[in-house]
Order: sequence, then structure tokens, then C-alpha cells
Amino acid sequence: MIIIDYTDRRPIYEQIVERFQSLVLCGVLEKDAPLPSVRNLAMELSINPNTIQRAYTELERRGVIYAVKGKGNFVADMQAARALREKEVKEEAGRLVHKAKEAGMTKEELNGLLDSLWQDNKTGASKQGVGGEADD
Amino acid sequence: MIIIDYTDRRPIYEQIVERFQSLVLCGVLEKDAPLPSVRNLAMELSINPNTIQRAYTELERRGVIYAVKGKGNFVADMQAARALREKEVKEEAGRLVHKAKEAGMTKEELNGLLDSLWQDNKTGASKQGVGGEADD
DNA sequence: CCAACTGTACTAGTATACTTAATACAGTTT
DNA sequence: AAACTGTATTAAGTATACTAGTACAGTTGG
Repeated sequence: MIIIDYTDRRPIYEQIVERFQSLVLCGVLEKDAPLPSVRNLAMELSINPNTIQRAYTELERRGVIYAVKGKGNFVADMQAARALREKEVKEEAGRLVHKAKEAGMTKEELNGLLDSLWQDNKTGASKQGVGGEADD
Repeated sequence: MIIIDYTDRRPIYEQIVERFQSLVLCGVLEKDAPLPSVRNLAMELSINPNTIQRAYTELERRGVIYAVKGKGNFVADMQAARALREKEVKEEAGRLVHKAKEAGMTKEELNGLLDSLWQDNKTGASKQGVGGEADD
């Protein structure tokens, strides 16, 4: 369910946050579904429980999950996660437009690019992974 | 010409790289124009020359500038920088489409968002008249 | 030639963020 | 009470960004 990409420059806890947020948005994890316990997931991923805890704390801060002491962490209402994603989309879109202009692209070219990407990229697909494995 | 944002989480050298790349793309810095010397810019920004050197090395790797030992660093052909930007745009657009779908947005909503951002976000990169798109 | 400028390379130290580790405490369930 | 759950704290290891100092190499102009 959760895969850590060690070639990713982003910290582990951030990858976990992103991944769970995606799983909630895709509907894989439904409302009130329990997340793996901090210690369990840490063992499964062979990382420290503190790192998981940090990710869960951030997810709770974002409203994607809620925690109940003694019971576990559970998926919150999807709307919170969806709203966050929409905010992220707006921020990223701003940067994208800026860069596209610097690259000398026209509005039509950008629209065309987005259009073709919209076809390729299937929403619920497991293509979420950053893809590409690298070894060292 | 160069401003460091210490509230930015990205490292200084990366900001410098991004800034110079933008200046080249915007046409502010023309081909073969000299960049500030490593020591000069370091003094001006009150940071270490090594940090500037690191930024310049990265810019050279990207093909945005070229270095001549004993003389200085100079702006390379804009095409290289522009091609790189276009590649970046494609990568970012891919991530954007994915997130937009997760946020439950439709293709039309994303197009509309990009469209409105295109108006707001002015960039001096319009060297040759790409203009002509219909706006009202 | 030589001083003063340029880029380049290298080592060492510091600061911060990420991660691990161990421990302790609090609440739930059986 | 035992075995789970979340939560908090402190310490230590590691990687990266940055600073600092030094040294070397090439260019330029007096």
C-alpha cells in the first residue's frame, strides 16, 4: 500500500503523507477506515515509528485523517483532502504558467499539452509512483 | 538583479540558478553578456563565493551559461535554456494533471484555471510576438 | 614581468533537517 | 493485567547547505 522511494529527494514522512492523501482521494481508503498503526507500518517499511508518527501528525493537521488515542488513526472526510488538493493545484498551476511563458510557449501550446496529458493520465490508476527505479 | 529570499525553503544556490535562468529567458541577459564574477556577486549578496560558484556550475551544466577561465561567466544561447524550461514544463504539467484529477476537477475546470492564470501572470518573455490570441 | 582580476578545487567546520533509537506515559480492548 | 493503540521526549547519527580559508590556473593591463 505504501512504497518509499529512496531516490526521491523528498523526506520519507512527506512521501507517506502524499501517498495516503492520494489513497484517500482515489477512494481506496474510505471514510473512517483505519490506517496501519504507527508501529506496524514502521515495521512493515523497515523505518522508525517516529517517522510514521510525523507523517500521521501532518495528515491530521491537514484534516485528511483523525487520531483516537488507544484506538488508532482513521480516514477523515474526503472533502478536506480534496480541498487541500485543489489548493495545491492552484499553486502549482501558477508556477506552471510562469514557466511555460518563460519557455516561450503560447497559451494554445500549454492547453494542448495539458489536453494530451489528461488523456494519458488515468485518475485511479496505480501510476502514482514516481516511476523509474534506480539502484546504487 | 539577484535577490535572495531567506524565507524560501530552497537553498540559496538553487534560487540563484532559477533567477539567472529566468533573466536569460526573459531576454534581460543577452547572449554573451557577462555575469557578475563569483567574488563580486558573493560580496554583493553577502554570501560565500562557494555558493555562487555552485550556482554557476549548475547553470553551466544546464547550458544556460558558459565559463571561461580567467575571464568570467557568460550567457549561452537562449535556446538551450528554453529547451530545458520546456522539459520542466512538461514534467510539472504531468504532476499537475494528476493532482487536478485527484482533486476531482474536470478538464474544463483546469483549463479555466490555467486560462485565468495566464491573464494575471505577466512575463516579459514575449520576445517575438506570440500575441494574437483572442482575449476579451 | 607582475599585480589584479577572473574561474576552479579542495579541506574543514557549522547549522539544520531528516531519521533512528530508546524510553515513558496515556487510553482501549480483551 | 497483558497487549494493543497514540503521544511525547531526549539523544544521537547522517546528509545537505552553507561558510571560511587557502591554493592554483588563466587573462588582462600597466
